[in-house]
Amino acid sequence: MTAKRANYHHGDLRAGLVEATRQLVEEKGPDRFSVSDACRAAGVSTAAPYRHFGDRDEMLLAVCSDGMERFHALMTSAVAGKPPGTLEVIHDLGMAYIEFATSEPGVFRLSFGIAREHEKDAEIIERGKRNYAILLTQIAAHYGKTAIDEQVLDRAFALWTMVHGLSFLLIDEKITAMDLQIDIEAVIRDNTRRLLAE
Amino acid sequence: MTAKRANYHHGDLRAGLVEATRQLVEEKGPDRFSVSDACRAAGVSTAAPYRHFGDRDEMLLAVCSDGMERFHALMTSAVAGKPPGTLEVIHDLGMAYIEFATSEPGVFRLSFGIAREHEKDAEIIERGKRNYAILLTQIAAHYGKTAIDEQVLDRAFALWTMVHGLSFLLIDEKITAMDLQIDIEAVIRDNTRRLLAE
DNA sequence: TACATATGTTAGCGCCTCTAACTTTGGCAA
DNA sequence: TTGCCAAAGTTAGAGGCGCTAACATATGTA
Repeated sequence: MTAKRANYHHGDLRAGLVEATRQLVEEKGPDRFSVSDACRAAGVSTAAPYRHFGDRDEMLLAVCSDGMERFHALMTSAVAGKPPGTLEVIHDLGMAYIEFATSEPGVFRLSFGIAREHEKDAEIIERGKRNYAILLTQIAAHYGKTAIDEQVLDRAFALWTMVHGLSFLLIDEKITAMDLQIDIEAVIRDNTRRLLAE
Repeated sequence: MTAKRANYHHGDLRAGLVEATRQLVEEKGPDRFSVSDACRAAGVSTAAPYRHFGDRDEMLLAVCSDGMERFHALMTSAVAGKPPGTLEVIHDLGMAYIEFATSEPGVFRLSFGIAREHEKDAEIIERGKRNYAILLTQIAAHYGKTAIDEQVLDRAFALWTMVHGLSFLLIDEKITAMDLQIDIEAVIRDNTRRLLAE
């Protein structure tokens, strides 16, 4: 798999390593990932990454940040061109969450799971808040409000816990392990309705 | 920390290693844990564990299995002596889940998170099902049923996703990272009521 | 009491992360 | 155009880890 390279310099090794890391994180999981593997994939020596990243964790952080950008695009397109605040669009936001979690479980774990130092990274937090704001806006619209009040915050958080939990149960294969038959769309639809009711 | 030992033989090294592993998993997280660290804590050579465990993962599996036993005790005592099926007892079950997750986040991650080969371990699966059965029983009672029908399965699963998601948001510090003010008891109480309604 | 077995040790292989010191190269100033 | 500097590669190696093979010691049973 070691990509041979004509030039001494790579061109854009940083991006190459982020992509290699992303792939490996999906293949082996965030903990099984090794810097050496990423180097082999990118066709450079094992010392090369340290010109671009402080350490292994910083490589994962870059993949995480990258992933949150893709997730933002997913959420944005989930609400695009739809009447705001409807149960349908809120359902679609939930499905976008699940979609991201199941299509990129490794990156999802990095972005929404394990609290490394990620939580202290300003960029990551900002992206998280921006993504959450999309949900808050839709919930406010659902109740015909313009401001984010207590009810909006509460219900948004309830929906978040639900899709977050469902995502992890799915990617950790708890559902199959427990022999449960789950219709994801139905779960999200029914529980969204119940959590927003009254 | 290296516990010196008078005898050549340890006495009960297996248990000693499980306990050392559990502690390290809490201190450093399941991925940062190292067999060497556990050996130092138990005061044995780094080759000793392999008389009791096949590999590193098996040590973690033992900690996981152990943890599920404690979790079972927690759930059992949460329902003990209370009228079955009430919102209160179901709320208490949810709180027990959160309690376990937040008091033993490392073990919680092992038991309810990352799908290693754990999902294929018969004992782990059996303990998981036994714990889930406690919830199913209470939900059935809530609806005045004796059998576990579709509605019971659906609502139990909804509650599971909720407390599971809340647990991860808590231990991964997403709530503080997003500057949210959450009253855990209230979240569980309100959402339990909503998810069980109608 | 002797010995088989369980359970420990030491030595060491191969892999990993990360650093120090060296090399190549592209871009810019003279 | 050329010469030099900084950026971005390389090799070598220290120190740690997981795990195995070979050896050592204690324990329980014939």
